[in-house]
Amino acid sequence: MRKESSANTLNRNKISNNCGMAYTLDVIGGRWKPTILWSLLNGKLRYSELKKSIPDVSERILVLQLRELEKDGLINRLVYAEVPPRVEYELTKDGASLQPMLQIISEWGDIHRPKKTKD
Amino acid sequence: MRKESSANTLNRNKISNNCGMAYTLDVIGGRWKPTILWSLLNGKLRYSELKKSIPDVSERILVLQLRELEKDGLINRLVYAEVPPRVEYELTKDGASLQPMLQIISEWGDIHRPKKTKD
DNA sequence: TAGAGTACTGACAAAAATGTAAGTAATGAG
DNA sequence: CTCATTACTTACATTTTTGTCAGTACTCTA
Repeated sequence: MRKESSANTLNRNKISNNCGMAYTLDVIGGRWKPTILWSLLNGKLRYSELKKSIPDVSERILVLQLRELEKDGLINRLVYAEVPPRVEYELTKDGASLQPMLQIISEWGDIHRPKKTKD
Repeated sequence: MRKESSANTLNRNKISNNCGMAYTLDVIGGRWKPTILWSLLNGKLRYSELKKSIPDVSERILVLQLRELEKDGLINRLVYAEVPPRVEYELTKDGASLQPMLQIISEWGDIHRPKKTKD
C-alpha cells in the first residue's frame, strides 16, 4: 500500500533497468562512493579508518553511503563482537571487479579536467 | 559578493578538483546524460530527434542536461539560422573520447545488474 | 562512579536535482 | 489571418540528496 513512486524515481528505475550504464552510475554515483571504493581497493578498513581517510564526510552520510554500497553488493560489512565495537568494510567480489573501470574513469577525469592555474 | 557556496557544493568541488574519478562522474552523472551521450555516439542529432529518442525526459530537463554537457565541453550545439529553427547536437572530441569508457561502464552494469525474473 | 573508545542513530534543515504545465518567437503555408 | 513547426523558456512544485548536531549503547579502566 506504500506509495510506489514519483515520476522522478520511476524514471530513475526505468533507466537503470534498461541501461547498464545508468545502473552502474547509479550504484557508484553517490557523492562519497567513489572515494570510499577507492579507499577499499587496497584492502579492508575499519569504520574509523574510513572516516579518517575521508575527513570531509559527515558520519551520517558516510554511513548512508556505506549502507547503499552494501545493499548493492559492492562491499561487505564485517562486525566483530568486541568491546569497543569493531566493524570492517571490504569490497565484495563484485566491488573488486570495479577496479579496472574505476581506473579508466579516473584517468579520463585526470586528463580532461580543466587545469587549475594556481592554488 | 555572491554567496560562494554551501558545504554541499564546497564538498562537490573539492572532490572533483582532487579526484579524476569524481570529476568524470560529475560531468556524465546527470539523470539523462548517459542516454544523451549514448545517442550521440552514432552522429549528430537535432533537438527534436533527441527528444524522440528519449521520450521520458521533459523538455526542461533535456535542455538543462544539454546545456551542462555543452558547458563541460562534451557536446557542441550547432544552430542553423533557418525557419523553423534547426539545432543539432554533436559530440566534441572530448565527448567522443568517452566512448571506450562508456562502453566499459555499460558492460559492467549489464553484467552486474540484478536480473529481472519477469516483466 | 566517571570517563574513554567505537560505531553508529535520530531529528531536523538546507540545497540540489528533477518534474509539470503552460507559454514564446519567428515565419511560411493555406 | 490562422495555424503548424521548432526549439526552447518561465514559474512553480516536488523529490532526493546532502549536511548539522546532539545523543546512544556497550564495556573496560582508573
